Amino acid sequence: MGYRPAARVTNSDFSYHERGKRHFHIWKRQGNGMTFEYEYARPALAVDCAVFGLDESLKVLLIERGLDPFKGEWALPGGFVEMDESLDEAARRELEEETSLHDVFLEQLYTFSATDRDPRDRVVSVGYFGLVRLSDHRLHAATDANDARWFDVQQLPKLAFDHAKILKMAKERLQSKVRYQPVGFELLPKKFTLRQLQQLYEVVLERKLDKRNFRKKILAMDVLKELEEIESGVAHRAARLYRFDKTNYRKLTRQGFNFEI
Amino acid sequence: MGYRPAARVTNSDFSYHERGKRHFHIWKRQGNGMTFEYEYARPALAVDCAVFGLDESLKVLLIERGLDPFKGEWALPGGFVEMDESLDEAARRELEEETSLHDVFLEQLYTFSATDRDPRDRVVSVGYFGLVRLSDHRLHAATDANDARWFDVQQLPKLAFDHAKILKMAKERLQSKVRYQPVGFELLPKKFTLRQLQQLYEVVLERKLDKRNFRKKILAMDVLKELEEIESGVAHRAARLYRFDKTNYRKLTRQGFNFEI
DNA sequence: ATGCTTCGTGTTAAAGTCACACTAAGTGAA
DNA sequence: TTCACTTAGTGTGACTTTAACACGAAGCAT
Repeated sequence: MGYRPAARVTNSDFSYHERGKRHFHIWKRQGNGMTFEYEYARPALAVDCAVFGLDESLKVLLIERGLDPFKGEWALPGGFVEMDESLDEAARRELEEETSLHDVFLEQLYTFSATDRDPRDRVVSVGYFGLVRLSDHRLHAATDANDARWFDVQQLPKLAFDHAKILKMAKERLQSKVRYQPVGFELLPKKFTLRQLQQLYEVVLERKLDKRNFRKKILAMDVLKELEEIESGVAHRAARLYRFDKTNYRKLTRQGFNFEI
Repeated sequence: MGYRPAARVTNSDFSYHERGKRHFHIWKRQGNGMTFEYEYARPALAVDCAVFGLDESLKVLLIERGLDPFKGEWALPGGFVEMDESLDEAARRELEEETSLHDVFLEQLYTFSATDRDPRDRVVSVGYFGLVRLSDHRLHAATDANDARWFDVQQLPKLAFDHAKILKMAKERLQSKVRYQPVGFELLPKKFTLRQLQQLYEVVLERKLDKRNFRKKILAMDVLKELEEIESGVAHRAARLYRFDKTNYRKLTRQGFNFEI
C-alpha cells in the first residue's frame, strides 16, 4: 500500500473554509486489514480513460468488465485513485494495468459527478482523453478485465456507468482539439503520407477535405519534415513520407504561430 | 446531513474494475457523532471557484480565510463536496455561502490533484470558472471567511494552497473562451454600449482592438439587439445601448454559425 | 501493353481581415 | 452662447485567406 500513513490528527488541524465543518482522518487496523475513518463522508474518486486509435476508422479502447456491477458489459478502462498519486498518474497506471498500454498521450477531460452515476456508492470520476498509435501497441486484457478491444466509434456496444457520456465528450474534445493543436500526429505512425494525414482529419471531423487545399495549408505551416522515403506495399504509385517536426513546431509556437486546420 | 444513509454493504457489492481491490463503505455512530469508514483511503474532494467580474479592469473574487491552514491569507472561495450534490451544485453552494453570490455563470475548469496541494490531508479540488455582472451583486463575507473582495487580476495578493495555479488556468480559459463563445456578456450589464463591449475584449485579451473593425464584426454577427435607449450620466455624446440577443444566437448556432471575435 | 489507382500540382473568384481619419453629438466651463 | 473637450459613429482600399475545381504522371497488377 503506497499511502503515506497520516498520523492521527486532532480536530483543530482539519478546519477548512467551510461552514463550521471539520474533516479529519484516522487510520486504524481492524481485524487483519486497515480501515480509514473520516468524520465526514467522502465520495470515492476514480479515473476513466477514453483512448482513441485510428486505422480506417476511429477506434476507442474498451474493456469487458470482469466484476459486478455491469459484469460482462463494456466500459472505459479506469479505476480508483490511490492516495499517493495524482490523477494523471492514476489514469496512466489504470490504463497500463487493464490494457497494457503505456506512453500514451493522455490529458484530463472533465470530472463526472452525478450522485447516481455508480449504483454501489458515490463515485466521482475524472475522465481522461487519450490518443495512441495503433501500430505501436498490442493490447492485453488484464486485472479485472475479461477482455480489451478496439471498437469503431460508430458501432459501440452499450457502455457501463455513464461511460457513453464520457466518451461522447471525449470525441467532441478530439474533434475540437485536432483543429487547433497538432495532436492528430499521436494517432499516426511516426512516418506518414499526406493522404494518411488528410484521412485522419476526414475521419475525426467526419467530413471530406479538398486534397490540394489541405496539402497547401499543412505544408505552408512548415511543421512537417519531408523524408527521403516513400511508402511501400501499396498497389499504386507510392507517396512520399513525412514526419511531424516537433522542434520546429515549438519554435514557431514561441513566435506566436497557431496551428490550425 | 443530506447524505442518503448507505446500508452496510458486503464486500462483494463493491468490486470495481481494479486489480482485485474492493472498496466498501460503512457508516456508524461513534460517541455523539457519525464517522465514515472505508476499506481504502479516499482523498477529500473539494471545489474552488475563480469568479471574474469587470469594471475598468478585470477583477477576481477572493476570500480571506478565517481558519487555518492559511488563516488570514486570501484564497478562492470553495469547500468540500457533500455526498448528495454534484460538483456544480457544490460550487454554487460554496460560492453563495462564502460570498453571497448566486445565479452566477459557472463551469467546470480542471481538477487539481497534486498529492501535496493541501498540507493537512490529501485533497483533490475541482476548479470552477465563473463570470458575474459586478453591477448585479453585493458581496457579503460569510461562514469561514473573514472578508470577501474583488481584486484586480493584475495586482493579486499571495494566494493560499495552489490557488494561484487554478486562477492562472481560469484566466487563460477566459481568454480563449471569450474569443469563440459569447460569454463576455455575462460580465456586462444587461444593456451595454459597443464601447463597453469592446473594452471588455480589450481588458480580457490584453490588447487594443480597432473600433471600426470591431463594430463591423460584432454587428454583422447579428447577435446584438439594438435598443431604443442611449446611455446616461456621461459627459459626452451618449452611445446607443444594445443587449445580447440570446434567442437569435441560439437560432444561428443551430444553423452552424460560429461566434468568433 | 493495358488498366487501375493514387500522386502531386496551380488558378481564380469570393470572402474576410486589417489599417486608417474625420465629422457630428453632447457636456461642461468660462 | 461660445468654446473646448470627449466620445459616437461611419467607409475604403490593400492584402490575405479560403474554397472550388481537373489532369498528366507514376507505379503496380494482370
